[in-house]
Amino acid sequence: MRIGELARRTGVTPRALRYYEEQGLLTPERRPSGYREYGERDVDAVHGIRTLLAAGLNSATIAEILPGLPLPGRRRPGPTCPELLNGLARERARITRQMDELAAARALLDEITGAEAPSEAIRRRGASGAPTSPSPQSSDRRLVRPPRA
Amino acid sequence: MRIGELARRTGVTPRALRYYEEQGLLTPERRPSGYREYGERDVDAVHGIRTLLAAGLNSATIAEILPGLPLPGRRRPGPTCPELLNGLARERARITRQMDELAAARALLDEITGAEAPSEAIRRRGASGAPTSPSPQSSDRRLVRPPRA
DNA sequence: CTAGACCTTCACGCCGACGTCAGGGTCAAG
DNA sequence: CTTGACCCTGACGTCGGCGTGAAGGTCTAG
Repeated sequence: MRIGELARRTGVTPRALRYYEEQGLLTPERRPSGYREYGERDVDAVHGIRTLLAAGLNSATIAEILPGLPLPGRRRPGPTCPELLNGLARERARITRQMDELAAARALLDEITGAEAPSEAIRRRGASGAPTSPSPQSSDRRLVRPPRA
Repeated sequence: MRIGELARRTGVTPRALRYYEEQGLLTPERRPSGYREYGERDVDAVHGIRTLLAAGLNSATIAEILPGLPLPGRRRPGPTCPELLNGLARERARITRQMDELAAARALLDEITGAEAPSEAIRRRGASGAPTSPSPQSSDRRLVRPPRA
């Protein structure tokens, strides 16, 4: 398909798609006329790109991990590069921190609007320090903890 | 206290603190010399500002809701302005969406690195569409739903 | 009195993911 | 052939939360 169709099917502007190519995130074929020709897999790829961009990863980082992205249900190609995995772990940690910050901000908004958290939330905050929210427990539900960076 | 001390106590640069004032987020007193003089409450205010900024609210929005922020444990001054509450509800929704996006991105990273979610996660993803993750349940644990915007 | 730490107000720089022209090809339908 | 929808490659603009000087007052210890 050409860029316009991919744009419609992904909800991303053609400009953005060209930008992704410029950044090495997509590498469409070219027709003799110079027109870009995209495949079906690019639809999934674009969705993945948008997801990661929305999470705050920059295009350079995404470019590194995209080769493992297509994910049409195939086996993991293996532990990829070791230092890459390290970087991914940091990104993951970053995302988790960001989720916690968002949760804190949301709780703050709820406090302002008077809409307290689920039922048991008549608690006061200490003058300063930890928010003392109802079990502020990290948003990371994962069991296996990453190696101490 | 002067700007330097507030900066040290909050971990925010003096430049940022001046910027906050410029944006109407802080309104410190002034000494005859022109030096800014901050109060204790400004420490909490700055923390609140940083929390909200980190959640993606812009300074203009924060400026609107900050009057209700100091939160030294005092009673809610009331439902504030009605259209303001509406805006806050939208911000809250935005934050919740952002949390969901982060969760999706994190799951994607886990998929790439091979680290699947808690135990039961040998599921495949459909060719396209919903991620079919283990109960992707919205990050919003609140009981009372906001009015249908 | 003087050094030096701290403060003041401009005012330009930055970054990243695009938006938005400008100027010009491609291509299928009529 | 012409129209109109689509595509191409530059290349500059944007936006927000500051960073980073520059040029100059303030204040306190010695």
